[in-house]
Amino acid sequence: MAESHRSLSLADSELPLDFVLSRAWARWRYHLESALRPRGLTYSTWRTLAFMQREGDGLVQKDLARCMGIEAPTLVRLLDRLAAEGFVVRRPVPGDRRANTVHLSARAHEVLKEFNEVADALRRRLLEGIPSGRLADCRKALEGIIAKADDVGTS
Amino acid sequence: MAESHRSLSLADSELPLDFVLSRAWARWRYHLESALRPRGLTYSTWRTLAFMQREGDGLVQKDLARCMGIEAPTLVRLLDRLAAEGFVVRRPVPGDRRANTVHLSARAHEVLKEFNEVADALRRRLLEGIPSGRLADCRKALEGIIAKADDVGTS
DNA sequence: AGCTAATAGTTAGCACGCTAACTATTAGCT
DNA sequence: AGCTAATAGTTAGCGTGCTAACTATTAGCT
Repeated sequence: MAESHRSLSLADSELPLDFVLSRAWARWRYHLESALRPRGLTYSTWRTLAFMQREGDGLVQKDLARCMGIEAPTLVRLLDRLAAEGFVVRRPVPGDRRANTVHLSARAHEVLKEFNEVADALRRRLLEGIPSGRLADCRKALEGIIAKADDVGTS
Repeated sequence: MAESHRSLSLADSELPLDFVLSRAWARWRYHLESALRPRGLTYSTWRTLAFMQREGDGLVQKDLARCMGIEAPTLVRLLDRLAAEGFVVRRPVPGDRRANTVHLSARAHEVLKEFNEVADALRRRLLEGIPSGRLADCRKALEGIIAKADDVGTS
């Protein structure tokens, strides 16, 4: 894995915010992927499990996709992989033969418990030294961006 | 293109910062891609042109990849596409027969000039209403994250 | 000079985001 | 009841990120 991306001649402070945002996320994700790889997961599959855990068992695929902010076909493939590895089970919905609910296996709960700590440690490491007020502002700014970006037809 | 990703039952403020960061960037990128598609570009190809413009003509591929924060093979394919569309030319380096310098075509300069305004308008729209102090803090926090994430062997 | 290391670029292959288009089922309207 | 529209999930295919492994060239050491 590549480790040397110090920014060359480019002065970061000159970059537009979207470029900074993009890079910050890319780097963060890189570290997550590095830590997940030995465990046989990727960031996206782990994130899927994490959302399933957050939202509680028995979500329908459509709702899971929605709260993850991804499209249904993207989720299908993630679940295919997770099911093949025994992390997830799809179960038919009694009232509606089109829909599936998705469920975490015991193994998934174990992996989640273990890796959530790793993810937390990474958070602490990457955010270390940033004043908490600045961090709060950052979060609020990002949430503002998300809110604005989600306003589309509503304008 | 999907437009409805309001966050369902999920309270954004409960999400860890990495998830918020990821979502903010995904949404921003989504709008960029939407605006670029009719012009025959993607975010990544546009970004490549933008970095070439920023850094000045005649960069070697290796340096371009580095300042963009991507791996060399990723850049190769982007340049292949951009060259096929006539946005970019690879030119051999006199002293070193392994290396290429990359150069923007006149057409690329036009497209850049045009689209940079679109990207700017999008920035204004997505950041509208966010206090400038908060925005500055956000940028600083993100730069801090990047700096920490780039410190690896240096720990 | 000549052998070894390192370097620039590339190819191959995987994962994941998207859209478009499809199947199967359900809801709604008359 | 029966036809139409909407919905849940899927498949197919493209673009972009990565790593691993390859070629060709250059640099370095003796």
